[in-house]
Amino acid sequence: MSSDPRSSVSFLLAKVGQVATTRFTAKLAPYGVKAKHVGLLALLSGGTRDFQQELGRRLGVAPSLIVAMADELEQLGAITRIRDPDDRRKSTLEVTDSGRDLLKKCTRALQEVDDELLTHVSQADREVLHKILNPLLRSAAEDNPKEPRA
Amino acid sequence: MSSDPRSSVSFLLAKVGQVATTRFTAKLAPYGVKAKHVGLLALLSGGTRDFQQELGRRLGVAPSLIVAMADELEQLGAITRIRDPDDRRKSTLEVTDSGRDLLKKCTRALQEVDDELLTHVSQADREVLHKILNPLLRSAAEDNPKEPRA
DNA sequence: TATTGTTATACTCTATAACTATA
DNA sequence: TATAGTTATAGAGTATAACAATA
Repeated sequence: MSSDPRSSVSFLLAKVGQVATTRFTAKLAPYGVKAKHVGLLALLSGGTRDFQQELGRRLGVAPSLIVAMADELEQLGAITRIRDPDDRRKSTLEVTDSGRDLLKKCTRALQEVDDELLTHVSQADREVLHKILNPLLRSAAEDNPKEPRA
Repeated sequence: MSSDPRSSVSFLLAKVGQVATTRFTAKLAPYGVKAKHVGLLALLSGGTRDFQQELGRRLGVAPSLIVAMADELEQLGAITRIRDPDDRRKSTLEVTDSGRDLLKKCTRALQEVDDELLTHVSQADREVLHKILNPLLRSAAEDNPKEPRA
């Protein structure tokens, strides 16, 4: 029935999203990272030279969280902080070889989560999901600058 | 590229889910409730006679959270606690007229969120989303009893 | 002794605000 | 004085564990 709030698509999306989060948090645990770290690592791996403040803006999180994530990734040897010689207040984050390796492992782990979560979803439907959700996320980010735009 | 973890469907679902949550948390705020309250209210509104422990199991949350939600809904006048005369340890939660009215308002609010979030998604695609996500949530709950099954 | 609801406590997550170092 | 990164603090959210009433 359409009068049930639980039939709202966004309600459904929220619940499914929570399940997905729980699943890949568990799957990533052996590597000592959470989803947010993978998001940052993937962004950095694209060759970004943004400094930390800008990274925060792009990921839609507070600068202090970037610091925390960078600390953790640095401790894992996945990144190194590099001070800008021209302005020593700024620093960029560089992915190490070990970090690239970690990223690959996490990527495989996430693909496993996809396979497990979407067991009963056909390949065609997975592509449809992708085609719908990706632009949805982008348009949502445009509406509200606080949402991640990277 | 398929080697980007951010292209994982579950990664995408998690992010979209977070956006959806943020959106309708804001939309529901004027009514003094959050999404979880609406979920409980909708479940109760279906005529459930389950006592609190069982509600917790069905929603996949701790009993103490049921207590907190019941407290809040009771304060809003949306439900009343009814002690089971046969076993006074147990109690069921009954939706009041005011609660039914609140539920209707929340349902409308969620439909508004759908419309806003899915502005650029065609009606056909919305139905596809629904058809994919609903069974996905059910099968996920079967896999893992800790996930909501109601 | 076992179970229901409840309360107390602790933990996770993340943002805001205060601080430091550079500019 | 202003800005980047950092650290300290606080708030939301929820689970676990202790507790009281009832069985």
